[in-house]
Amino acid sequence: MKLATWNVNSLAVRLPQVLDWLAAQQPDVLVLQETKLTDDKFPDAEFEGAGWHCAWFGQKTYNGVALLSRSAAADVVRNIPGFADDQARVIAGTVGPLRVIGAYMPNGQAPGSDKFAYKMGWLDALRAWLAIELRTHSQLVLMGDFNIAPEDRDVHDPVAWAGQIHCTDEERAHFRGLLDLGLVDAFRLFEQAPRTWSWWDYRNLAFRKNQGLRIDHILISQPLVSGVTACSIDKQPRRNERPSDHAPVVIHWSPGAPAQPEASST
DNA sequence: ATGTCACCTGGTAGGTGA
Repeated sequence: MKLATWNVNSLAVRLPQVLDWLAAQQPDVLVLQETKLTDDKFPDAEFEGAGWHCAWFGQKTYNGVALLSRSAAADVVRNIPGFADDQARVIAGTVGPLRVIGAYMPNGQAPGSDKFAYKMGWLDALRAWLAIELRTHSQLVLMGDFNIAPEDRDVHDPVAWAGQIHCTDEERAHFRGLLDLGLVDAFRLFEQAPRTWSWWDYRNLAFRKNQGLRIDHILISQPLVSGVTACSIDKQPRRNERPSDHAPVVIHWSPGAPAQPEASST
């Protein structure tokens, strides 16, 4: 199976690019963030016409998430159960053997701000919910825009970004808290080119200068690790005309081959 | 260079969020 996550920064603007990317890449699952569409405006007909099942959860102007899949998702959940949130940030569903959670985690704006406090509370709630989800879904994928650069090697200029939003110790502790649940950063299972990012600011010619952050992630539960054959960031859509500021992250996974009968020697 | 983009309200711009 091939799964991917992409913050599209307005699906109204990026729909043609998403349809093109789906057609070219043929993933089994794609989760989207920042659709910025109310539910009545979601372009489900366009996706379904191209052969994709959709589940979506949006709001006006900001946020908004979606789960696209070749086979329909079951047991769809919108936002974190039991966590009162007026922002549309999570969509989860079961696709084949996998529990898939797509998330648009809060940006946090700046340390010390109200939005930063919201981000911390949101991440607490996410972790508590994931602990419960993992009890019933051993094969789980959490992917999306985390708005956290986990380590200095995920930052183009760690000195300039030290203590800044996406790079604070508090945010990084939350990221490690997710790993402590038994989740694994799939990107780091493989050797990667240095200075590989998933987001580049629109300003300052950041993409041309490759000044970015790795803040979009795919975390997988332990039982999936042995079946992962690749995880990469697809920079190509960032080269489009009118691109999103984020690039998709892609993972390939297949269930382990059944154990072979032991060949008898002697 | 606070240098871009998307969306809103209420406009032929300014504010917010990222």
